[in-house]
Amino acid sequence: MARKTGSHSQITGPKVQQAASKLFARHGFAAVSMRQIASEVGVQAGALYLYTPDKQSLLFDLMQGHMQDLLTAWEAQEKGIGPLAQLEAFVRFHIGFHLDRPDAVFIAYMELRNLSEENFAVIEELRKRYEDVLEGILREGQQAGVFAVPDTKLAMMALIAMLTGVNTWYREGGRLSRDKVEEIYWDMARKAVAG
Amino acid sequence: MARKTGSHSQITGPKVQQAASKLFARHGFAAVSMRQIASEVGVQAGALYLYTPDKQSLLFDLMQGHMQDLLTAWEAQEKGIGPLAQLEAFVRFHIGFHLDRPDAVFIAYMELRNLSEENFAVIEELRKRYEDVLEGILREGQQAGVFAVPDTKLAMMALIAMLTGVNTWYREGGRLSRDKVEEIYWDMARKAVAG
DNA sequence: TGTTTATCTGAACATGCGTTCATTTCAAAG
DNA sequence: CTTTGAAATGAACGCATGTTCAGATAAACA
Repeated sequence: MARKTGSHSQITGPKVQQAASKLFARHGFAAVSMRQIASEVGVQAGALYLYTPDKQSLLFDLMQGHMQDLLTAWEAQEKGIGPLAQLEAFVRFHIGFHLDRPDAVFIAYMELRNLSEENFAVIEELRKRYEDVLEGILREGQQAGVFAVPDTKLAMMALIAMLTGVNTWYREGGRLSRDKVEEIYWDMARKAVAG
Repeated sequence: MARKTGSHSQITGPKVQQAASKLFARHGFAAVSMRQIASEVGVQAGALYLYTPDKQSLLFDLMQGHMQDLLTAWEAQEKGIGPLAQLEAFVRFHIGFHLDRPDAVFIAYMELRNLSEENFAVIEELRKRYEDVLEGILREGQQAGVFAVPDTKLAMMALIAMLTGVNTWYREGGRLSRDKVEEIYWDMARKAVAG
């Protein structure tokens, strides 16, 4: 039995990505089998290979897509003028974007070691581009005398770790609204780099 | 052939833990086989079961040991008097302790989802005990008017994420000494919660 | 209506998995 | 010098893995 009703390729393709994303985030890349992904999609394992050359590409495509979305979304973001306004924009953007995609974020941070060497290099390059955004803001603020950061690379790492950490505890419908969380984190970030 | 020279049980036991720790940290729990661990130890796979009932226990014991070491080490730590001194002690302790054990830290953060339900509950309880330490310091400082943190839980999460993040980039013999890193992070942490 | 073609099945492949266990080895105890 | 028993081997167990592919199916086109 194959292809019961209608043409499915444009439906099944995205479904495979979504199923992989969900399962990789929940159980980890290595712990998820192609048969599990197929089952989640509602298809036999062999059919997955119409949409991906192999399991590794499934992971890589998810991560690359996520990182590219991140960079694209930042470019489209209202940033304001001056280091302080830009830092606030970055803080709020980072928290919001990451809370919108918990699965993709989880995968992007946890499954780096399951990438092949070449694929890893690609993802790391994209990650570096994003980190450079924040480091640039901090450097400008430092030079303008608005921030007091003895080491922009360290401050950048510290801030990103702090902001990304929101994903580990935030739950929709919890004690605090997203806006309130953004506000509190922005307050801490601002003070942490303040002159 | 078995047991070439001398009695090995008191050597092999720790070796198994060390090999598992190293390999789990590098490749992830699910991606490491008992045969790989055995090979790292210099033994056949069957011999591992003289030292652990199963693979899951190997992971659990590593994580439980790490969390207990963490709590014990904090108790033995010089803490100083007052919220500010205690926060500084915590920041420096956290960074130092975690940089000393990169593999264990990596495992403790990445492999939670590979724990059985009961084992997960045990580790989470230990983690909560550690988080409560920092939250307690922040609460005291808030009440004493030394800190200005609108939400102690959020501030605690933000600080711990920031501090633990050091492990992702710090390399021994790099640009900055450990002491310098501790100092910069302490500066940021202090300012972030300052009144 | 008949033909084509994209989509999917289901079985098969070799390989590796966690775990068990009868057997072997050999340092130490008697 | 013999006995003992801890420590390790190595083969085996059933099962799951990623991937391939010939064949089946049904929608789209002529």
